[in-house]
Amino acid sequence: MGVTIEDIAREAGVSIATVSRVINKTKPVSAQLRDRVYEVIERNHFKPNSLAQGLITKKTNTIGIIVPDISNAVFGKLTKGINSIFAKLGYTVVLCESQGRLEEEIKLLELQEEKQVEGLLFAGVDVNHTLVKEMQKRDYPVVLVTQEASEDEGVVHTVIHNNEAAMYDAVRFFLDNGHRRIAYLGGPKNDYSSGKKRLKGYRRALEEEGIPVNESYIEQVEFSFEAGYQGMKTLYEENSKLPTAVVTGSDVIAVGAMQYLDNMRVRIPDDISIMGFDDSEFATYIKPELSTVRISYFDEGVKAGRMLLKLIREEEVQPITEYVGHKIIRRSTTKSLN
Amino acid sequence: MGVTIEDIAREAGVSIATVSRVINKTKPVSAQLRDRVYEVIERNHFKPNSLAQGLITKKTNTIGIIVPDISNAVFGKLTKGINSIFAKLGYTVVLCESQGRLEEEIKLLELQEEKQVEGLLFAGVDVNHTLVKEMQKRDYPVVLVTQEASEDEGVVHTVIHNNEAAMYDAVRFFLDNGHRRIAYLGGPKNDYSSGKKRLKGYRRALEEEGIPVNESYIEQVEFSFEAGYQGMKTLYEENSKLPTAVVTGSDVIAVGAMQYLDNMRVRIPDDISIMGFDDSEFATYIKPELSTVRISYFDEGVKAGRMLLKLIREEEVQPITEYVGHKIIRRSTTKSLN
DNA sequence: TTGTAAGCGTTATCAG
DNA sequence: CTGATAACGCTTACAA
Repeated sequence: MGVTIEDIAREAGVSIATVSRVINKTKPVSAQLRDRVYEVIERNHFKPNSLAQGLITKKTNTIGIIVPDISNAVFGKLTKGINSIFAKLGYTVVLCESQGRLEEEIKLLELQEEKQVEGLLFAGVDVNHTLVKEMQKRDYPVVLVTQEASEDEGVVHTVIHNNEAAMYDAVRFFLDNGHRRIAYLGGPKNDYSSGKKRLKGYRRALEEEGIPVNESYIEQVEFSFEAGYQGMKTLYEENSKLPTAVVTGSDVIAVGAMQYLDNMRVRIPDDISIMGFDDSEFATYIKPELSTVRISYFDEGVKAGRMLLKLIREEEVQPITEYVGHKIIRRSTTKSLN
Repeated sequence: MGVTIEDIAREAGVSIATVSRVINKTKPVSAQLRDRVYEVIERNHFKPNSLAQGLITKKTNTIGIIVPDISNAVFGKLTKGINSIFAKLGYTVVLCESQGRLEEEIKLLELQEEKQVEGLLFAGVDVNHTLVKEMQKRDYPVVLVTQEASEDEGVVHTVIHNNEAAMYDAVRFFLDNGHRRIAYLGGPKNDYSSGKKRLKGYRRALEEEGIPVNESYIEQVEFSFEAGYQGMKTLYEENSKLPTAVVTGSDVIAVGAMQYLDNMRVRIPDDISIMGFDDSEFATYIKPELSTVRISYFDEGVKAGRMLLKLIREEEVQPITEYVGHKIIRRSTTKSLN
């Protein structure tokens, strides 16, 4: 245990410089010495200490990822996408969870700096001015993913799906299918990208169609089954005229809403159509199968990973926002009124 | 960028040793110098390089995790559980995905060693003799989680749910509810813990009850919806006398099986009862709600994390296997025949 | 209480 | 092609 380059050098009867050269193939070494060194390395299971390597080369082959919660399927897929890019390049990932708490996010941003990551993927929740400043203060490039900066548009590298357009398209889908009374059961207000932006898309679609936005058709809740259930309950109880369609902020919210409607003997999609968001694993497991706005978080991770890589290699300069696509998936919870 | 302890020392007019002391509070420093140093540190956003720290102290505050696939909910929850233990202690997690491939697992075991992790949590797939040897070769302690060694029982630290007992209990549940014809639609044969062990529990329960095991009631498939669907199809087509109950290897398999039965107009649970495994998020989203064997992978991560921590602190010596509990959750896919 | 200096395990720069 | 030796940024005896 703890065999070092010096041990190898001594045992092989060469200098540590030579050992280093055979490890890194950085300079020619005679076949004879090379083989001898390799043999000793094998026999002792020698592995170079990457701390020492990183200290001198300034290259750690490490990137960081900060997500609110790794057990959330969205971030699981995202992380997998990111890792798919870096793993094959020999990079390793330092994973941290922030619980979506600002102070924690800042602390982790600093912690990752101490770990000398070469770059960082950051899935924030509300990326306000404070956070943007913190990101810029760092020694390493960071790309924001899954969220965009709420107060400083375009100053920080971002990879995200177009939330406004996605929700716009969802509403547009219902409009095209003859719906006029469309309710919004979306994510929380304090979530800039997945809350505010989507609501904006909802409003825009309605306004473009000349349909006045009915504020009591708007319910903003947490991303959970229970919140979806309660939100639908509010929508149901507080509107004498029910909507014919509901767009939601996530499949989990949608399924909670469906549960409530089922309890109330409201039929889906005959009485009310429901549109989910994300296209979660279970979307096709439930009955009726859930129509939804598909977002590929894996692809988002891949794209963000590629962007970070460019930044690490200094191939990119301007802060830029890149979008990953979305797609309306029609299944069985939506019905045409035409 | 790249401000070092030396820069701070110079600017504060003290020695680097003093700076080190105020950072680590390792030895008393006069209030005057302390404040001066702090001020300079703040102003320059100085963060100690943890590579250099780790190199000299032999303490990296880093642990490794190897899982087959981080987007799989099981490993997401597991990782979250592990991280919940280490994050608050200032430890950081190096996450790697093996795709469940042996060569990759070995490669990552070595890679983590180079990164100087203090310990590792390993979620293998088939932990055979080769892999156990590799684990033991490492400089750091490793605990196996989610799986047990298939060829070397008890030689390596392990945290796992008792797969055999869990499946035994699932079958026992059906037996107690008057079922006699119970089929097994479980995971793949090459998965020691989640495949072989569970099948063993199935057989034991039946044998104890004096019920001869009907081999055509046994189907071993991948952990996927499609495989569950196909497996159920085989069970259905190749048995003139259908089972009254089916125990499955995962909720996903169960839901695939239910889909097939639904297509065949077989009613659940009136014609056939189904028992899932895991208690996935969607178990209560589907209709009827899925009865299942609940495993808390979060708790498993917590327990494994605690064990690794003990090993890192050298408070433990003997390789030991610890089990996390399981629980049969009765919902609506199971019916009593009594 | 403070500073000096010797490492930690590598790579990189020079000579040879 | 090979070997000393000086970094890398930090901690920690050992002195003062």
